[in-house]
Amino acid sequence: MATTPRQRARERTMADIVRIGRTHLATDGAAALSLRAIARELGVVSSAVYRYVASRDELLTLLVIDGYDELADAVAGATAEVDTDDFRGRLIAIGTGVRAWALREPATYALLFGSPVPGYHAPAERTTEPGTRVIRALLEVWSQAYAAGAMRVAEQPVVPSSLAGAFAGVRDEFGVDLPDQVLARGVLAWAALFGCLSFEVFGQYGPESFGDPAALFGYQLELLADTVGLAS
Amino acid sequence: MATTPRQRARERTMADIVRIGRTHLATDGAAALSLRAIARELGVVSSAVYRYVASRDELLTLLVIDGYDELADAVAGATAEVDTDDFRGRLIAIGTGVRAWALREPATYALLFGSPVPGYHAPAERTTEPGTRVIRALLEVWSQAYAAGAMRVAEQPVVPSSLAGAFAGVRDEFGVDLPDQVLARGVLAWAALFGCLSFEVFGQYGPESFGDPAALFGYQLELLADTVGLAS
DNA sequence: TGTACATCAGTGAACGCGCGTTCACTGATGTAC
DNA sequence: TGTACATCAGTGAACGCGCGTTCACTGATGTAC
Repeated sequence: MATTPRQRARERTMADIVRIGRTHLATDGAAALSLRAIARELGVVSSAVYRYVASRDELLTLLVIDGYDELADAVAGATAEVDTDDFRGRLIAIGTGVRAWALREPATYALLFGSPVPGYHAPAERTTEPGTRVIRALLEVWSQAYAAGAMRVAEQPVVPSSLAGAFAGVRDEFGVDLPDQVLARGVLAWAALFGCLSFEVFGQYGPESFGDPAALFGYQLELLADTVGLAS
Repeated sequence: MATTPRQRARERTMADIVRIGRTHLATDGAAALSLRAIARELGVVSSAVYRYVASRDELLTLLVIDGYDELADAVAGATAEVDTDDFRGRLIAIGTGVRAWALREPATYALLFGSPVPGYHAPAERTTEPGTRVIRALLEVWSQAYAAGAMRVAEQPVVPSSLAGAFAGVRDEFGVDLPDQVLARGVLAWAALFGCLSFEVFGQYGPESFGDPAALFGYQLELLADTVGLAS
């Protein structure tokens, strides 16, 4: 594959734009993300960035995709060292992997999991795939654990029948074979995981926070592993 | 207390400013909240709002306080009709009350529980009291349930000892007498509750969402009540 | 009850700054023959 | 290998818009005597 200097320069500039965009996200937030400011930092006149990015919204989309991919890569890296049979360990590795990334990249975390950016709508056809990689990883652990008989299936509380259709859709879309009872608990664990992280990253635990946030989060992950039914 | 027409006009204008600010929050987000736009809508020259509000940050603080108070009032209203002895019912009423308010006021919900507003720091001495009213209500239910012997205290998973100091601080600050095991599970329930709501309000469950979000949330509350140890 | 003075809501102009996006253009790089 | 043409990165000016905040001011409202 012959790449010309021009092509390589373009790729480098493109990566620079995303990188600079990320730092601006951290200092000013998504709503204040500005193509002019990026151009300035890139050392280029403001109109020049339009050679690379069609609009401000397009840049946001690039940052969203980049963020989801980086998060999912971090999660994949964190789980790689865990025994495939250690389902609980894999779940906890996913959780701590998400947390490590979120604390490293709080601004991107806020872009992905915080308040929606007013006036911006992520194009589903480009963001859904990277955006589902974490829940996909969770579902994989759960379905393998279930298949291996390492998952307790609780009958209480009863899963509302009005959710049956949605869960059938999940089984279909993600190719997993989990009963509604597990999926329903899985949805809670998923939302709760990010709830704990949002509280920590956004400072919702209060100004003093908790003395040892890593330990608190570890404890929370154990509880969530219990809730979802993973044997310890 | 003699109120002059001028005083009453001031109060009305003040309330108008907060009300208009709220609608702008909904359409443009906190980062784009603008005193000039509010002045315009108030039918007044832009500098006039400085008679009421010292700065943009001050307006944000007013909106934060107003939001916390409205949320807490909604929660108080939702729990008022539940039997004092029905601890689980009270927990569920708090949860559904928060949810109803969050869905009614998603923009204010985002201001309080979403990404922090870049460059803005809420003054703790004014926002802490209203901001802790919901967790206070939860703690009240749990401590009354515990005192009534209606709370299961689980020994597993073991609460990390590094959190003992923080939990002692909670007991002290909120005047509750709950063991660490209950407090630790309570913190998860608290964070998970808002995690579920953020996922729903911010559309994180994906474009199709779940067919019956109210039923999903009700199920999640049951799980959280179990997790925290409330008898059913 | 009437008057003098103090308070304060609102005006209008100004300062200095930022933004997204378009457009005609220059000049370097890449490609087809 | 050399030349003619096409591609494309970056320029600079412009359009039209928004913002927060300050300041000297007018005129109505409130208060003390």
